[in-house]
Amino acid sequence: MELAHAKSKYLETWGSLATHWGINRTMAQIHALLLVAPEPMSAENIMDQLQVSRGNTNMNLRALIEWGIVEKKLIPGERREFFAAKKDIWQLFKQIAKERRRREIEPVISVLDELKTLEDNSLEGQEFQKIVTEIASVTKKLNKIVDLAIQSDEHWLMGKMTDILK
Amino acid sequence: MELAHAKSKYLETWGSLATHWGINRTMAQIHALLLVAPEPMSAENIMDQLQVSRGNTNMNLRALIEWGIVEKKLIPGERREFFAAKKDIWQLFKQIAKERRRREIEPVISVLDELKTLEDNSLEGQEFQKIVTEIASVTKKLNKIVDLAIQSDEHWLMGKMTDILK
DNA sequence: AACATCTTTCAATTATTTCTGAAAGTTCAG
DNA sequence: CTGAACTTTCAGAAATAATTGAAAGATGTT
Repeated sequence: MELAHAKSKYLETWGSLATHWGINRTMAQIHALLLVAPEPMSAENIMDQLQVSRGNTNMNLRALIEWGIVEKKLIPGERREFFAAKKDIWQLFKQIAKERRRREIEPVISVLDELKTLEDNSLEGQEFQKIVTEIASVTKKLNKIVDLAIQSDEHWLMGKMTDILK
Repeated sequence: MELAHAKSKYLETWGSLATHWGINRTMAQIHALLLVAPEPMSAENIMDQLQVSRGNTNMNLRALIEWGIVEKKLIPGERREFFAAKKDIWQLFKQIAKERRRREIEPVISVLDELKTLEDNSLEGQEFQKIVTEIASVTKKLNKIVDLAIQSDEHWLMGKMTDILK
């Protein structure tokens, strides 16, 4: 397989994975493109390679920067901006986990904790409260697991896992 | 807060979380509804409570059964079918992780492994190969972490985590 | 075999999300 | 200050995803 073909398969695969996880295709593809770019890229260049509009490119680049996984790079003597993805993959996954947790999981935990305070003695009310309490409890436990992973160095964590399984 | 209000807040929160994770609102809400239902529910009943069509209800119920997180319950003497969510929340998260991994992550790993075989000595080709290899490697490591969680009993895992952090 | 009850399917519709591109905004060199 | 080079915004258009509802398919009952 030659590079061009491999690259387009990679971009396509990544884009379609993203849509299954609530991320838009273009954002995923811009990020994927920057990940394998040996040099920072200009917006113009990204537009060309992915065949998307200037507006779309700009908006998604900003979103990627918001997520903390892409950086602006100023190149001396150049007027326009260049962009590069942070290339540490373990760090990348940790950053995504961190942000999704902050944006999506933590607000849900707040709501659940609020709902636990319900007072209602009907059968349905009791079942409701029981399940909500349990969802909150398990969610918090998963949160802890993610925490451990987020704070860990890759090698340390894998080592510990091997220990556990012995 | 009274039950009806709490329940609708719960359904709404859960539905909106789901859409951020690539799951449609109705599917999430049907599941959420069944989770807090003290008894199995009929399709009719679900339609009423969520105000969705028969077709939609049927399709999403089938999808939930496919995911292995909802079951058909036959009630003696009743002609129609009833549905109930499996209520073990830890098991629920494990099942979701298992299915998403099988459906979405594993195919991506296959593609990445295929792309690693690229032979191209250009700078771009080398960078491409390096990053793809690293993505594959980190993805597999995360896979192992998920594996550990999937195979674990909740209490055992939390105990081990506490040990690790000591 | 005709009917009643319940389930499934799927083409058409509706809702939601994403994308475009032109206009407005910014920055800076001359 | 002016204009060229670049970036941002956002209303409308296009693409995608979800939903409806009526018809067809099951399944049992009399």
